[in-house]
Amino acid sequence: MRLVRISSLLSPAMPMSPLEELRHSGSHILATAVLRLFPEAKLDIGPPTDTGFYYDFDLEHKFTAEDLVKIEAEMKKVAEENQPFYRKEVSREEAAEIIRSRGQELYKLGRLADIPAGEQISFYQNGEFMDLCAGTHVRYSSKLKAFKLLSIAGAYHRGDEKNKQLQRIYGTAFPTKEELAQHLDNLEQAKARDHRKLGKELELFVFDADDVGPGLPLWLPKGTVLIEELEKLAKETEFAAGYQRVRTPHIAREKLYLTSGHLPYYADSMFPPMELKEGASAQPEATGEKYYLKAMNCPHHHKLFGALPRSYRDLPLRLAEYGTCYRYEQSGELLGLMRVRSMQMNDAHIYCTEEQFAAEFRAVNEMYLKYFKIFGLGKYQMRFSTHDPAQLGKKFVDQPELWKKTEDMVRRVLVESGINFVEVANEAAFYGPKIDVQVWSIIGREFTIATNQVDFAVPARFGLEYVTAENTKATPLCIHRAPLGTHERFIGFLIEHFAGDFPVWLAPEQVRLVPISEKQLDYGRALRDTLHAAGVRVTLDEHNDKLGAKIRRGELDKVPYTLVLGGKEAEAQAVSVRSRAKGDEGVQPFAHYLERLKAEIATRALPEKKKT
RNA sequence: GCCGGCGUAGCUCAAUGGUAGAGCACCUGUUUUGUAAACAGGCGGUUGCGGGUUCGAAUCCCACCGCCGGCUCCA
Repeated sequence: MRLVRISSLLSPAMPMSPLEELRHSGSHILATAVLRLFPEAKLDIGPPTDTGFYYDFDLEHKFTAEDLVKIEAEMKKVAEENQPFYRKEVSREEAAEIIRSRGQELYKLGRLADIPAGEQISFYQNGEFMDLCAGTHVRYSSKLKAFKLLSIAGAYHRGDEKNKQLQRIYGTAFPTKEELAQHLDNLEQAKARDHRKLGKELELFVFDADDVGPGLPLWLPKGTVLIEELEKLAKETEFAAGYQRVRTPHIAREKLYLTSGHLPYYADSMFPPMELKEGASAQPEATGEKYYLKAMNCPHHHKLFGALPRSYRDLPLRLAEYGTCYRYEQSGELLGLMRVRSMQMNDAHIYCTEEQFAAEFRAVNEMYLKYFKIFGLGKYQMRFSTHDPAQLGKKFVDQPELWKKTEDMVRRVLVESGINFVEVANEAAFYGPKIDVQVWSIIGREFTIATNQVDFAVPARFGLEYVTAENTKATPLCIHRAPLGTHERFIGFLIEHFAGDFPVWLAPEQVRLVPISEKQLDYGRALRDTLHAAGVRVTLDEHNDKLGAKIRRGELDKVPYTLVLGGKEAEAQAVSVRSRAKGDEGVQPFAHYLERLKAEIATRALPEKKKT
């Protein structure tokens, strides 16, 4: 066995950043402490993460919140013991022997087997603890000064739900106590932006899991404004881009999804079928025919393409519909508006020739970027998902040449458009490659906010054809695209993105009129009627309260503009403008304010940075 | 779906086996208000649902439903 001091290492297998090293060592120190308190615990793995670290344990005893406190205290002791970390490079046989001697063969031997032949196998040791580990680590356990254990969670061994579920302890660590405190404070503040909390406070939507059902949001009037403004934007944008709107029912016969090929792939995430029983009184002719709630709009749209004879002159044909779809998501996966069971897709299907594909695909990507600019959305990641040849015929349709061809086309468009993207294998749709746009919710969870997919398989299954210029028949390619994803998720995301401080064009209530006393009520009513007639969403605060209380209500309701109306203003046909961004802006003529407001709405201006 | 935690008034939370309570919101009255909370009174709960233990259950036990933190999955 070769024993090396860390300081003398020239090139550890996978050098980590100093922060990753600290957190990685945090997870080893966590395991050290757990084994002291629960020697029978079996270890799996404990890597650093973007925000901290975790370690997975298999243990009969269920960790409790009190255990976390004790473990954290023990970790503190380990840190204070100032244990040096040692790296030991060993042979495969020696490694297995070490694992057995420590009674950790249950998971560690499997982890050892994962290490490819020829790669250096190493252990890291601190104090009495030793773990199979590529490294790297801090030099002394005392480096771990600012850390905190955060939560206990179940996690499947190797992330596979067929495997045993282990207990995962999450924690975080920072170089300094100040940074840790800042991080914990950020977590607290993130909770205030959580769309579930704001949705309730701002009266945007509700869930009634008992009577309506889990994952089925009910939109209150204020939330409905958000959806409809979003749709208005989408309709304008798509009209300009040559899309045509269509409408299709929410249900369809089983046959439609057998034709599309969705049922074998998606049956589990569809609501169970409605079955019309033979002899049922209302439907005497029914003979066990099944109807499904639609989980996607494409089969219906394919039917619309096929409904009329199509020529190459009709292409590209762009059919748009914000159709409501229903997916039976597993109960544990529901999350506010981000993951629901009824959703409106910002959907359209573009049927085109191979020659037209690049331009169409590119135009769709540009539409994404245009939307993201309007919303000031800067932090996202484009993910290009391709197929895995090993899964052909299982997860992906078995047409290897078409996969290659379309994936090459997509990659070329992305590169030519200069779009930054990451490529991930084995994540494509079953009918073709796709581009997803990933964003992160305020609580750090990753979501696909938009998607753009190529379909080279399903149009053929529907027998879709067009007549070419040479008077032959050809099958169109189909682009499925939803730049605003589903309106539920997009709005959930926007609520967090803006922290409820929506741009004026989106704000459910754009202007709040606040008379100082009863004496200005008539003036207030007149302004309200004028603004309303101008298409502005306005309310008049008629409560019998002091001005401060009314202002406060306006702030809490996150209304962009509060107009204070006193005697002077009524006299001069003026308003005292208080904006959410700048606070008290002083008195100005009402006509002047109205013009400014209309312009701000018409240009869909982003909110100005809020003063602190 | 799985592991763990939690379900009390519209909201935020008290009440650890002995009469369910507070603040805010809402309604009424007084006050007539100048840029983030005037004062007083009133309304409001079979403690998620169903069983069980007990003289007695919000509280203890069981099952179900839901929510939350993760895992898995996904727009």
